[in-house]
Parts: sequence; structure tokens; C-alpha cells
Amino acid sequence: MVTMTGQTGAHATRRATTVAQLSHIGLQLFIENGFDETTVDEIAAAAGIGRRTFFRYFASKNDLPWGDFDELVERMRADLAAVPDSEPLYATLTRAVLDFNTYPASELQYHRERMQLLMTVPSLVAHSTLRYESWREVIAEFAARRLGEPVGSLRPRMIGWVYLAASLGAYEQWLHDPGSELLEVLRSALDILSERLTA
Amino acid sequence: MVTMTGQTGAHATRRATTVAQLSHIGLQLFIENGFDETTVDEIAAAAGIGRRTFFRYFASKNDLPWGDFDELVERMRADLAAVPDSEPLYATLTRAVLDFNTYPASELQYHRERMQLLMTVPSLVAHSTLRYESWREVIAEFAARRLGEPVGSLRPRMIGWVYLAASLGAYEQWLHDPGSELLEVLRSALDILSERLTA
DNA sequence: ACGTTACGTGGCACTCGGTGCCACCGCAAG
DNA sequence: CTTGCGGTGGCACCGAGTGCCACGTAACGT
Repeated sequence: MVTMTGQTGAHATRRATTVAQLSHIGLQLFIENGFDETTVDEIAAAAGIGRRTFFRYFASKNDLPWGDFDELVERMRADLAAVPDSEPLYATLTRAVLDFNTYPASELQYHRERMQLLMTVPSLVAHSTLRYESWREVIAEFAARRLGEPVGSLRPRMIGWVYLAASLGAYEQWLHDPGSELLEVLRSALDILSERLTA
Repeated sequence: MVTMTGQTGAHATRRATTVAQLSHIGLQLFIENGFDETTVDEIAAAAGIGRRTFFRYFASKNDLPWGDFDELVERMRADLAAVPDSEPLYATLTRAVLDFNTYPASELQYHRERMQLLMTVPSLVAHSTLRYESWREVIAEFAARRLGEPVGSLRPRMIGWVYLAASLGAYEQWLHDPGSELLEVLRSALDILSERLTA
């Protein structure tokens, strides 16, 4: 169970576990026994590491279900940066949000269980707000650049908030309706944004 | 400093403190020394009550800055329920959001400091998501009734999310720009919603 | 081959938020 | 005066998160 991770170049050392492994083990426990009922001690024990070490992999128990979210956000940032200015703003953002939430069929069941936790366990629901900040930031940055406005101005920020709202609304709906398709619900949610909310 | 609260009718007993007093004392400490640097023990001591008693007034340290938010939400629910069907949906919601965030000039400074905490301290930012749920619910309920759709369907939920997004975007902007007027920023944010987010 | 250094590990003790339990006390009603 | 209710707060306990440090092992220099 010893893995090499030589990414850092010099002074690479064996790691007893990978983030992905730990995340998987923890999530399994959360699903089986409930989030609040599962202690970090139990997760560490199940993974065969010390409690202290757990907090070197994850800043908090709340971060465990998030996996490599930050990486995905960075990928979205890069993807958006590569979009030519000829592509219309809102269509690009819609496309980006759909891409961001596109998972291979094999991972869909897992993703659903993960999101079920993130959207229902109060502690996780609360914590998620902090994780979404960087996501909104990417959207706002892109919108600001396209609109020629500072990122700090109202419109880009609002666009970030509103696209997040659409995503969360879609996830809520997807989890609520077991037969639905995530991408379809997302598409519907994003469509509502493009309607005029007047009268 | 002993106050009578005989609301419950029979068996009314003196309370050593009121929620408002405690909230005020705590916020003062948060502003002066920082949220994370202030312990519940210190707040309790400053208020002259026991630590155990603090948690009978507030479910958590995070709830302290919220004051009577739930009451305001209930008022909004009642206000919306009283709006005749002849009033257009989105105009009514816009009006409701503006009313909800209308404070007497004397409380504005206090409100600003409170919101500064709620929107910047990570622990509070996270927790706020849980408090906003009931707010979104009120919006969604009204929209659902007006649209003749179940509350659980996508559109009413989205409307709840999107109006929350506008509110949070406006607050972010308001706090970011010391010279701005809350209601004006809010109005601008809500206006953006009523534009078509296309092309 | 040997010492040195870097680094992942994990034990220990501590802080702080939050909870269950319970004993205490004052007020109101009988 | 007695009984009962309700606010109070001390005490012990749990679990998340952190600082500190000692240990072992792999990589590196000589």
C-alpha cells in the first residue's frame, strides 16, 4: 500500500496513502453511518493512518467529500481563458458550467452520493459556501474581462452569483428527482437564467 | 438589569438577559477583537451569565450576529401572502427584497458592521447558508403559488436561488464600496436579473 | 559506505464549540 | 408553607482542529 509520489522533484518520499483513497474510504463511512456519526478517528483508523495525519491530507472533516475540486476549478479557469473572444459571453459560460459538471457514466452514481451528502448534511452545506467562492471567482473573472469591467464591480460578481445559483438549483432538483439527468436539469436551470425575469 | 418577559402567560419568570442585549454585547466583542479570537466564555462573562446559559439563547456562536432574522423572514412571508394576485410576480418579489433590506437610518451603521462580519468571517459565511434556506423557501413558496407549480419544481426553486444571489451580490458590493447606498445597489442587482442573460 | 538532511508520520497535550445531566433558586399557585 | 415550574449555571464529556516534537526512512553529498 506504499505509493510513490515524486511530483515535487527533489526530496520525494513515499506516502502511505493518497488523497483519493482517503476520500473514498471516508465517504463510504459517511454514507453508511452518517456524517455526524462518523468521527475523524474512525476514518483515520479505517485508512490505517493516525488522526494527526488525516489533517495533513484534509484541512477539515468537511473538506473530505470535495476531492480535487480546486483542480477542476483551475481547469475551468484555463478552459475559459482559451475561449476566443468571438464566442458570445453567456453561451460560453453556459457551456463552461455544463462541462464542469460533466462526469463519465461510471462515476455518476458516486457523484450523486457525494452531492447528496454535500447538499443535505448541514455542516457540509454550510462549508460548501467557502469552496464555491473560488468557482464564482473564475466566472466573475471571465465575465469581467469580457465586459471590460473590473472584477470588483457589480455585474461580473452578479454573474458569478447567478451561475452558482443555477448550478445549486439544478443539483437540488437533480437529487430531489431520482429519475432526472444532471445535465438536462442543469440545461433547464441555465435556460431560466436566459429568460427575462420581468413582469 | 433584570427584565420581565411575561409573554408566555402562565409561569412567567424573570430573565437575566434578552437576546438583543446578548447579541449586542457579543457583536461588540467580535468587532473589537475578531470573531475567532472571541470565545463564548468571554461573551458570557461580559454579559454576566454562565457559558451554559449562552447556548440557551443561541444555538451556536455563529447564530449570535443574526438577531431576529427568522422573525423578519416570517414577516416577509406574511407580507407576500397579502399581495393581491393582480400585482406582477417579479415586481412583487423585487419589492419584497427591497423591503426586507430596508433599515431605519439609525440602524444602518450597526447593520453594516453586522453584515461585514457575516460576509467576511469564514465561519459566519459558511453558517449563513443555513440561515438563508428559510428565506429562499419563502420566495420559492410565493413563486410556486403564483406560477401554479409545486414548490419542489425547478422554476420556483431557481427563483429563490436567483433572488438570493442578487441579494448577496448586492451586499458584497455595498460592503466593498463604503460610499454606496444599500438600497441602490440592491436595486441595481435586481435590475440585472431582469435583463436577459443571453448572447 | 556513512553521515546528513529533508520529509511524511503520528503521538500527546491543549483549546474551543457544543451537549447532557443535574442541582439550585425564585416565583407563582394551591 | 408546600409544591411545581422554569431559568440558571456548574460539571463532565465529546469531537474537531492545532502546535509541538520525536521517530523512521528515503534521497543526497562526500
